[in-house]
This record gives sequence, structure tokens and C-alpha cells, in this order.
Amino acid sequence: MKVKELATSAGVNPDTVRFYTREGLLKPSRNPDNNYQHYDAEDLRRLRFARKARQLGFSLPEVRQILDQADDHHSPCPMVRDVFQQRLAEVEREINELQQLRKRMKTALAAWQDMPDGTPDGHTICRLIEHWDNNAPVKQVEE
Amino acid sequence: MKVKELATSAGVNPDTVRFYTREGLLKPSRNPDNNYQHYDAEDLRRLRFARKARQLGFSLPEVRQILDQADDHHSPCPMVRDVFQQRLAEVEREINELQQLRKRMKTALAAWQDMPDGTPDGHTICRLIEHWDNNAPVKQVEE
DNA sequence: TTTGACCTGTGAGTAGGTCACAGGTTTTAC
DNA sequence: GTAAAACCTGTGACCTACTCACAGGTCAAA
Repeated sequence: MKVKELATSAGVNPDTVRFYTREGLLKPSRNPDNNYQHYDAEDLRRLRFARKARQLGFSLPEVRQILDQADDHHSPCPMVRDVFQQRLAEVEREINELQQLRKRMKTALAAWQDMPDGTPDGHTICRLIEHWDNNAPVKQVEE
Repeated sequence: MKVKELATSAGVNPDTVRFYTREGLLKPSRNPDNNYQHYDAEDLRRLRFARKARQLGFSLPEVRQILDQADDHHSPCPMVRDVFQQRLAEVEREINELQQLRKRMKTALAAWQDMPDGTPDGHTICRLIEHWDNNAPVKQVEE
């Protein structure tokens, strides 16, 4: 298979195939005649796997790690279970943050109902925002 | 005020101050003696405003636009209200997406409970992921 | 034979900063 | 008075996970 065939089979952009190849997730051989990449069924499996893992929230380095482990005939599953738990916790944290944000935004919108627009006067730029009380858990810049 | 003073006053990284200055959100004057930037109380107001707006979900270009409008003595509030509504809708979309993802992840975790790890055999890399059906009807995960 | 579709590698762009580096200035300490 | 620490400057790279643009090479159909 050439790049576009593989890409089409997996439903991704050809540039993504090239990118994954550069990143070492796919390991095609070369046609010495024309220097084209040659992908086989194994590459398609890897690509499909990678896309699925990405949808589940694994990062590219994590996906590569899983594939490398599988290449060494070690079961990547324990790692998968582990990273997956962490990702789930992260997703839930993100959801909480966004829900907090939504709450604050709705509160702000309600409060703005009754506020006039006003013109910048050198002390205030937009009182809508400046008077918005930020009592929410601010995402800390950790460490 | 010099860079670090301003940064400390607003609780941000000095590099963020330099970045915002490069981006035109802050407009300090120069000390011709040593070529240092000089920030005043107005800059501190702008910086604090910018951070607040960022927390509310405004993009940097949007923040700049608001500040520029304020510089022209136009009230940026109508624009703020408008962009804010859009941002709220976006946040809600993000929340929905993440909730979907969480559901899928929880479903996968539950399904994995009873699956053995297995070793890569040339046909499968990690059956946990490969046997996860992306389009499976998301089953009630109680919350 | 020409056209169009594909291939190649490289480099830039996305958002919002953060960090590193090299060299100049100012402040602090002794 | 001087040396070191702390700060300033601009520039450029780095982070994610791709996507797109570009210039030049290859190949199949009309």
C-alpha cells in the first residue's frame, strides 16, 4: 500500500500517515525503485490501533510506547489499564473545571443583564468583566 | 514599574508580560537610558483585565480587540456580551464532548474488568483497545 | 505526450505561553 | 570599590497533534 491507500483505509489524512511514520509509529519499507514508502496490513492495524487509542485519550508518546512494547512481545495491557485510569481522572477533572466555568459564566451573564455598557474612562475598561467576581478555583500553575 | 514588578503584582510569569507586550496588549514606555520597559498603573489594569478575560474564555486576539476598543473610547461591552455568549455555547459543547468521552471510557473500563491481558500475537496489539467498539451504544453509566 | 494524481522531504502554522541563551544593566553585599 | 546576584533586553526554540504549502520527482490514463 502507498500512503494514500493506507490513509483512505484508515480514514485519516495522508499527512497524518506521513506524520506517524516520521514519529516512528508506522514502520513501512521502501521501494528502492522510486523511493516510495510501502505499507502492509500490519501498518494498517497499527494505524487503526493508534487512532482508536487517540480517541480514548492516549497521547502520541503513549501510543508509541504501547506499540513498542507490543513489538517486543510484551503485553502492553497493564500499562494501558494504568494510563487509562489516569486519563479518566483527568477527563473528569476537565469536566469539573468546565462546569465551574460554565457556572461562573452564567452567573456573570445574569449579573450583566442589569448593567449599563459604559465608556472606558481611564479607570475601567469593561466593567462587565472587571466586576465579574472570580471566586472560582483558579487553575493553578503548579510547582 | 519594571517587568518583574508588574508580573509579580498581577501574579503572572515575567515572560507572560513580555509576551503580552510583544503582542500589543501592553504598551509600556521606554527608559532611554537603559532601554528598559516602563509600565504604569494603566498597564497593570490592562494586564489584570487581560488575565480575567482569559479566565472567562476570551482568546488573546479577542482581549486585544477589547483593549483596543477601549483605547478608542468606545465601549467594548456590546462586543464583550456577544463574544461571551459564543464562548458560553462553546464551553457547553466542550462539556458535552468530554462527557461523551467519559461515558465511553467508563464503558471500556467496565468491559475490561473481565478481559485477560494477552500477549501481542501479530494479529492483535492490545485487545483492550482493539476490542473497544467506538460506536457501541453508550450504556448507562450511573452518576 | 501531456495532464493529473500521486509521491518525496522540509518547513511553517496553529494557541498561549514558557524556557533558554547571550549579552547589557542595576542592585546588593562585603 | 568591586564582584556577584538579580534583573533587563531580544530572539528563537519548544510544547500538542496534526495540517497545509511548496518544490520537485514518479506514474497511469487519455
